[in-house]
Amino acid sequence: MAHYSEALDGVFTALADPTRREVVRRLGRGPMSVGDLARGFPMTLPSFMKHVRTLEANGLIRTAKAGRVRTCALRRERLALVDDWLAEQRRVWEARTDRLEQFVTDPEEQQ
Amino acid sequence: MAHYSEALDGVFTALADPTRREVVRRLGRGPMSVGDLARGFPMTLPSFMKHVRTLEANGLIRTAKAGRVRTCALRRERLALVDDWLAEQRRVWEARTDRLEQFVTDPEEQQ
DNA sequence: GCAATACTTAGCCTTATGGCACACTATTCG
DNA sequence: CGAATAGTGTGCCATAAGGCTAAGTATTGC
Repeated sequence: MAHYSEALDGVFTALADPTRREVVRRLGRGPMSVGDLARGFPMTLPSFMKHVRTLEANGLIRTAKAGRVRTCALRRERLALVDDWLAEQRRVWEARTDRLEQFVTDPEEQQ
Repeated sequence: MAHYSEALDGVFTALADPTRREVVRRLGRGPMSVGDLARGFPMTLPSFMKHVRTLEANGLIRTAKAGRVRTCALRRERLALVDDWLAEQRRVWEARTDRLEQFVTDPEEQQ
């Protein structure tokens, strides 16, 4: 378990949901209120808010309330964790002592 | 929901678990049998196999059985989906008509 | 061919996830 | 101040996730 990371768990979990990925996408264009963000998603506001909270809990966005409006903004630096993990992954497979890859998956086995 | 993608759902879900991320890491060094892979993880084989199946179902690895041994190999091209998503994300936020970001999260609001 | 090896299958359990309705609070607008 | 707006909080529900044990199957080594 040398490479365990709760942060990575959280980020990947947050991005595993299509609603949350779309929220991240929209916030890429700039901050937005919860209400505006929720527009277009086929779910109730309380349900939508759970996604917002999940994103916030996992550090992908930050939110702040001004008056009765809560505004959300993307935390781009958090997405870098994913980049970093991918980079390390590449490092691993580039480092391999190229044991020739004679492994094949032929259709011999389907179950 | 213009950007919905089941494939992306699957890949992120698969990577959200530390056991599965570690499996991907190990397979980065080359193919390995289920038994060898399982070594070192604090769980029973049936539980471990669920992770293997999840990774396979989501396209991150392919497996094939020869005799009584099932060998797993990484499908690197599948990880590219994550790269692509990140790239698109960057595209989005670079395209924004830089509405000045006067938004701040001050500690004014903590629930 | 019998035992050991390497999974597999099945069923069970607990917790987490994602959605809902309904009721409530806090702001802002007229 | 009273109504409309923008969230919030609570509780409920169904399904999925991740783990276990126990028992079964298929190969391989002696």
